[in-house]
Amino acid sequence: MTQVAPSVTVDCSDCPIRHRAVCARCEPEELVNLEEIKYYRTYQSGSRIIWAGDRMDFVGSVVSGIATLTQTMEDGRTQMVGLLLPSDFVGRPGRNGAEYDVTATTDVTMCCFRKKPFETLMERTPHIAHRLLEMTLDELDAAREWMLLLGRKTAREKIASFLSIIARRDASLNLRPTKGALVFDLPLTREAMADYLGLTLETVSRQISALRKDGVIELEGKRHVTVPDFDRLLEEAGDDNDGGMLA
Amino acid sequence: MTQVAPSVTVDCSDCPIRHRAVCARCEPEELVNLEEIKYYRTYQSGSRIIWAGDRMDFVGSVVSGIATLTQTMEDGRTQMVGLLLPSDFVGRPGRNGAEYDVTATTDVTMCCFRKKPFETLMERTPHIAHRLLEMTLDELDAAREWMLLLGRKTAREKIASFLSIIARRDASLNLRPTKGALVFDLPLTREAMADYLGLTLETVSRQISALRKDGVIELEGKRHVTVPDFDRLLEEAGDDNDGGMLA
DNA sequence: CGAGCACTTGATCGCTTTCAATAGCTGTGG
DNA sequence: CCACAGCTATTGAAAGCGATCAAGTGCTCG
Repeated sequence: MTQVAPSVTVDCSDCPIRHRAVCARCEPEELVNLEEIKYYRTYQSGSRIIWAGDRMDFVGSVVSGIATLTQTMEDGRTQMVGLLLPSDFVGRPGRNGAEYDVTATTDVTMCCFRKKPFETLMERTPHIAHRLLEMTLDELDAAREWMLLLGRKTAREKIASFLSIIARRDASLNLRPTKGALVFDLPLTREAMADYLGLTLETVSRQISALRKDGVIELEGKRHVTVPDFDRLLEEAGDDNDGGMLA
Repeated sequence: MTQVAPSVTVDCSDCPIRHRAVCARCEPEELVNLEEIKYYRTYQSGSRIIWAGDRMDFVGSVVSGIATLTQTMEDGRTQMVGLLLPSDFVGRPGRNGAEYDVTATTDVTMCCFRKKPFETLMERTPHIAHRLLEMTLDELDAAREWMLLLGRKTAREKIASFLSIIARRDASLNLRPTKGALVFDLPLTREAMADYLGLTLETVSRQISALRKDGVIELEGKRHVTVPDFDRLLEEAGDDNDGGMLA
């Protein structure tokens, strides 16, 4: 199977995603109820966490690692429709079948809940339902931004947008000073980036090279990126960049 | 202003979207609370209901008519990110600013709630919060299907997909017998379809002509469509079509 | 050292866009 | 009633961008 090794169960109050995951709004006494039904599972990099069309018997949160949500057409064309980072929620309460493939792109640890108990718990714990609504609305916003990228941006803009998304996300997780150059690692292969952006892997490679030649980014190895001027990157991404800085 | 004429207030129990909108799960006594804070507004075809970036002072449901959610880049490229039909919800509780432009593409009647009272009512009415979560999850699924279309489908497949979406939606609203040929009207101009599909209006026009020449659809005027063979249309759309018919 | 994999780069192809002209329809005003 | 403006839609020709096909590089691991 895809499962690697049973992890040590962590106390919720020590959990690294305690304040961002679906349980973020829970009171200590509510956490106790979640503790009772939770269990950890780990997946190897590259393994499938969920198969589209399969029965879903659990929902859960990504605790560590990165996973992707993808859709595939009969002839093999695939489109990524979600990039799951620590604290992101997997699965849909109230539905039995999985709609998308979920794949671990690094080793992944999940905090899982059997679906039925989670659903009943959600019904008597508004803090969970409320947080899930909030997270789902955020995901919907992200999906709509993504739709603009897929429908209207050029290959170069797509790459620049992706880099800025990763950079921003990395900065918010690691709380590095955004002073000066941004530095981060690409969490995806060229092929996975292509599936994210609706491009081919060749075009991804070419546009990354082009941005490097033009001095928008610097590369060390294949994955390690330095952004000397973030505003320049945002310009390349075609995003509204006048974000109310001054009055 | 964009507002047309004050509509007569309708009793919730007589409302055409009573069982599909955000109030669908409410008990009669809960409806009373909604009645107290609701008001109707109507908008002329073509008028802007909400401007991206503006303060949102209300949320609400589309009662009749069709509206679009769009995003526009600085240079004018626009991408539709939502198509709002009767019963669809507009606005996001817990956020003050609007993220997208909302435009009426036909005359539209909205059932509105001032945001603050709605939020407090939602807190003590789990039926509303639960229904809103359900609707948001549905929208997220639709957005992800849309992302596959934008990222990976050809122009011809995009048109065929759009037609099948409209056909299906029309069938579910009007409850016509799906027996034999499907007949419906396109709710959007060629340009709006282009913004939906991430194409130019010329390409939309060309592909519609091509599908007509190939007998996949028949056209009467610019908007009235007949689909003689729905399975054929689904093939053209590139969608998984083997939807578990037999064992 | 060779196999396998991720990635890069080159050359060509073709689909969608762009630019442009035209048709059809509706409403307005002489 | 007809002419004309304005809008939506269609169609043609040419251009361009990203896909496809193909070769080669560099790295890791057995």
